[in-house]
Amino acid sequence: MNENSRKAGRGLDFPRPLTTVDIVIFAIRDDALQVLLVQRGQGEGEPFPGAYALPGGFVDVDRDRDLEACARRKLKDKTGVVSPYLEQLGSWGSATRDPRGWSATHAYFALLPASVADAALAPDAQWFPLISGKVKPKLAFDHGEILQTAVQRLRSKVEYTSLPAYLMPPEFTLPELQRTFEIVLDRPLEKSAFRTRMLSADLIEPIDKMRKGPNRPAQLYRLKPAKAPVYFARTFNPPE
Amino acid sequence: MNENSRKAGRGLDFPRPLTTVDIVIFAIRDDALQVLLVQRGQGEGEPFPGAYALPGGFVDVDRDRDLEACARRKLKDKTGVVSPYLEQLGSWGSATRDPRGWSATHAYFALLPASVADAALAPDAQWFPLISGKVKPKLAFDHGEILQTAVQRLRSKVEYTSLPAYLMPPEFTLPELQRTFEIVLDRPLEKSAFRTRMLSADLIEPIDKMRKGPNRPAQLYRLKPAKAPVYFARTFNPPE
DNA sequence: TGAATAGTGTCTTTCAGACAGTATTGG
DNA sequence: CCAATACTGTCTGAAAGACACTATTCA
Repeated sequence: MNENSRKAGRGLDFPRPLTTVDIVIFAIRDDALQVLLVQRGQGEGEPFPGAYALPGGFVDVDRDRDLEACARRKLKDKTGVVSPYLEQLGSWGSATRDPRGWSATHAYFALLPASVADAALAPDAQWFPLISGKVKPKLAFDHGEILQTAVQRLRSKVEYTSLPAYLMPPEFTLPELQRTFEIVLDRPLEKSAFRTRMLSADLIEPIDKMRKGPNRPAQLYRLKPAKAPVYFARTFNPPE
Repeated sequence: MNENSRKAGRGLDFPRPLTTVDIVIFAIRDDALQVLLVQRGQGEGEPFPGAYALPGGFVDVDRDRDLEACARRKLKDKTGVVSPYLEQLGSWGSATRDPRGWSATHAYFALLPASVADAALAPDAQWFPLISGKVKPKLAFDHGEILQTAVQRLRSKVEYTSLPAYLMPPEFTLPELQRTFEIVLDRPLEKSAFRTRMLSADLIEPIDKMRKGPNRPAQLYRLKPAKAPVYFARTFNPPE
């Protein structure tokens, strides 16, 4: 008799790990990639009191239909944003990551347009810029590791997808889009190759409007409606 | 007071989801991509009795230090294999995927070299070929969906990484490696481009041995020791 | 007019695609 | 020698890299 049938045999009354969902929420603010963190409470029995952590918390089996709904609920609680780009990042579970016992978290990452990043922020939430892939405060639990993974994932996907488009406001110019790519990748990109790639990707469309400035105005674009991220056949710079 | 501090306030005595780990185990057998399935028991209270499912089961908070250890334990139970390529695939959790209650599974996928795929198979485990990304029996739970995701992930990573190398026996020829890529991608690849890519990837090295046959012998290669998968700057065929 | 940024064109490089051609074995 | 498969070479094309050049605004 194997382990599972043994467990089934005595019903389901064996210990269960704690189940949580955490979200790494990115946005471009002040010309930098930033991530949203919340400060943990100081109450009795709270692990890592006062420390910063990724937004998240326990799955509520009565309110959450599934993991993604749980992630969206927490995202809305903290930011007011209803439907940004949301992707599952992975899961982290071990006996030791939470002092309260064996726990597993399902981590998501979200990309917010700059325009909505500050609209309805929860009072305990705060943006932190990423300096060379890290954030200043030491994070609670294994959230530092989760954040690292999220940054890596974002960076590597940006090499060959159009993900940063989801960080843009509804209307943007090509140079602005390029700047967003450069902020995420933390390296400069070649202008003409960038333009060629974006325009041939069938991802954005020009609108009948220009961005005025102290110099030549720039064509404004918008994301084509309901566009899934585009996958390019090559990365940007053959990473050495 | 938000939901989490409320929960913390009354301790940890709120209902917890069931937590499981499932593994999609791939190997090349009979010139096809195959996946390992187990038949579920018929005992009292067993969901999906007799149906085929991915190998997996509940996390055992006493035996499993973390999720990956749990996956490795189950992998070893079913195949005897100790350290194949193992990667996290994602997690699936909802109120309805398991009739026993709210449950979340952490899914992994593993690549087994053909040489060990049959060595120490559990009696309830069985290989099934993938026909255009699907397997014949209807799977228990949401395992059909998980399998689909695993096949997609494997295919898309094969476009720009060296993953199929982990499906090879210790010694193999370049044509054999190419055949493995072709089986996974389900399309033919160009010989010279394939060879150039593999040889310039610093991934494999020739050994002082040839594969004899009824025709010109082929150089045998082996994986360079402790090689992480290689990422290529381009995909194989610009996916139209 | 000049500064500044938007946008284009041109040349080079890299590497996959196509495919022909050579190499080396057994029968 | 022939069949069969291993392996190499050569040409082409697509897209990126580098970078110069033109365009359009405001001051």
